[in-house]
Amino acid sequence: MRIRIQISDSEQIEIECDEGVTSLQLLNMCEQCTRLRDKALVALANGEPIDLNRPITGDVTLRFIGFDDEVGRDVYRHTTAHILAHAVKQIFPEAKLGIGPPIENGFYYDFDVPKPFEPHHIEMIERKMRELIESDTPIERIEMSKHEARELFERLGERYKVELIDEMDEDIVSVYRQGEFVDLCRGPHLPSTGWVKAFKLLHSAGAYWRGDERNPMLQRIYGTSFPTHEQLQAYLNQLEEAQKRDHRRLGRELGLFSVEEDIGPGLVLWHPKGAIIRQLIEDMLRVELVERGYQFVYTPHIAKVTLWQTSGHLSWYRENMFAGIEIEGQEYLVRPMNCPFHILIYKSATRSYRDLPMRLAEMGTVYRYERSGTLHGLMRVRGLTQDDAHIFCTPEQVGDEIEGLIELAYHLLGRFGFEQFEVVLSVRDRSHPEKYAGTPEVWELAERELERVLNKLGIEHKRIEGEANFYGPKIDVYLFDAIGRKWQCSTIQLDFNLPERFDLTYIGSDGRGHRPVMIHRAILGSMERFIGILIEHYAGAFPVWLAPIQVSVVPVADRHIEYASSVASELSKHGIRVEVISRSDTVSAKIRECELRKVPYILVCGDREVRSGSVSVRQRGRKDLGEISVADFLRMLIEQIERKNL
RNA sequence: GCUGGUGUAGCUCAGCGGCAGAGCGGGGGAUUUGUAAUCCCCAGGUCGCGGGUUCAAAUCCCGCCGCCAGCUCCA
Repeated sequence: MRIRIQISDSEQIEIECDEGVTSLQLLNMCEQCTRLRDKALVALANGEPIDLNRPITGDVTLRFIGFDDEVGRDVYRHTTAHILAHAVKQIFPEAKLGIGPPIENGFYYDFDVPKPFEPHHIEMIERKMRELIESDTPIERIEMSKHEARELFERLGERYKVELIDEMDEDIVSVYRQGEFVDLCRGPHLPSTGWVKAFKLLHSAGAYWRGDERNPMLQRIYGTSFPTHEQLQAYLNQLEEAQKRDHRRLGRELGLFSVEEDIGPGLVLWHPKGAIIRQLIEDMLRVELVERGYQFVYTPHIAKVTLWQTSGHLSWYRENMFAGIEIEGQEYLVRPMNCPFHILIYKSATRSYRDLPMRLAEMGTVYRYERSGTLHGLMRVRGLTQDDAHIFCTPEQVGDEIEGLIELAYHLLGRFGFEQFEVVLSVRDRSHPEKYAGTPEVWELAERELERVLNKLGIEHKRIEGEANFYGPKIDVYLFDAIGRKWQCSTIQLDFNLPERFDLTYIGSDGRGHRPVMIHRAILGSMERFIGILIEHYAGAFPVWLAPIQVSVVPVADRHIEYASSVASELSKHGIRVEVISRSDTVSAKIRECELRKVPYILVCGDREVRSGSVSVRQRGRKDLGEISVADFLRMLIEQIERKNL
């Protein structure tokens, strides 16, 4: 039997060996593999991941995968999840196993237990896991017929596993065993429990079996694992860092916004400092959009029930709408979307092809009933303002419009320092044409155009079949923040349904009526979520153009307050948001306060500065940058603000 | 919405059947300070809301509301 081993991208070796040899043995046998040996967690046999201790039965090309690869990480954590389940079964033999997959930064395992886990249980389980790891129990793959596996798990009383087996198509299934613990599992796994070097259980919470709330609730334990304690610690530190950036905490500390019990969950109060940030962003947006041919409109927040019947929202969005209000025998509903209003503006006159594309924009405040458990600070609310717009255009114009929109999204998000994106194109499920509004021809054209534009712009994207809205395909843009977390942001959605329902037309060059295509789009998404993301992205330290207070002037002693005030009023005359810290305290204390409030510039004024008409500049998070004249500082500051420097 | 946790001063939290506390923040005073906390004094509470148990409830029980984590969903 001949085995080729890919040592690196450019280096390959071939060895002749007996059937039944394992990848692990090969690693130990050949000298060239020394470098691979330390990091290998799993082998890829002709691209298929297999256990290192699984016997190889035919000619094959092997690659070895470590923790630096997603596949390797998944195997490592999947095995940790099995160790978790093993420990839980030892402590709670009556626990029934759910599923236990690896996830983005760790793993979880679901258990059906009579009582939810408590913190001291989690510690007990961790201790037991450590024992299992120390025992270095071999992990063994066993293949058996579906029937045998069913009997095995039936006997063990593992009803969830039996349910999974019953739904499998394969005749042969695999089971992994470590000591007395067995689990239905596709694998692969590490060769033995001792391979797991550093892990931590993070928390537990309820989760429905298969994510369906009609099913019983299982108890899920989350954890993570790494090859070294240092890596684990680094990850834990990162979690802590994320917590420090929590926009709910920073929003309160910096006085940006609040959500009050007396008003209602998910309804945001923008305090003066948060409102300034929002206003500056909206102002920028207005300028950019007007430059690109958008026209701003204002529309009401409620409309008669009949409008929502015509738009169809009543039949497909009702569960997200607030209950109606009755006025003079007419029922009005609070709007969950702005589109019908913009449509009626479009419809208010006969439109010619010369009017298209028509781009109507609005900072549109909408209200959506979101289930209470889903609300989260600014990220998920019930009252939100979208940077919404609706573009009415001919089918032929769709491509150009989409191109403009994607460029706009990259441009605008880039101004806030977002550079890494993930783009998802959602198209229809071709096997169920009856689920969709609009003709197959117009879908075909639109999907082709979206794909073409993305390729033209060289934008890497995922294409997901069947994820389109019933009314049209869409492009969603996700962004990654400063610490690598992914957020949904821009959405660009084609709509073939509403133009139909509202019977929208334009007069073409042929003098006849035609149906326009409508594009719904939001670039920042909603002001609430976007600013929530920004708070976390900047960790509350907004760039100077957005900072609610741009400059704090710190007098060294009380006798310098007058000079400090004159500096402040000079800056203020030029539109700078400035404050004087006039309370009598040490310079250090005053500086500390400014730093905690994340003010970008601190100007210290004492005898020296008064004498020379200057200020000593301290930039946020850095030390003293030295003395500079007020005029020079102002010039530099204004330039930074105008350029919207980050 | 569901499961679990949780709710005490503006914030972070202690108190867990027997007089409502601390630190920070706030106000006042002293100090006059040179780059992340000067000192002293003071005010601040329907212990989330409603009901119950008890001689006595922040504390125990029940219901409701909010918040947190997760499931589900999404701008």
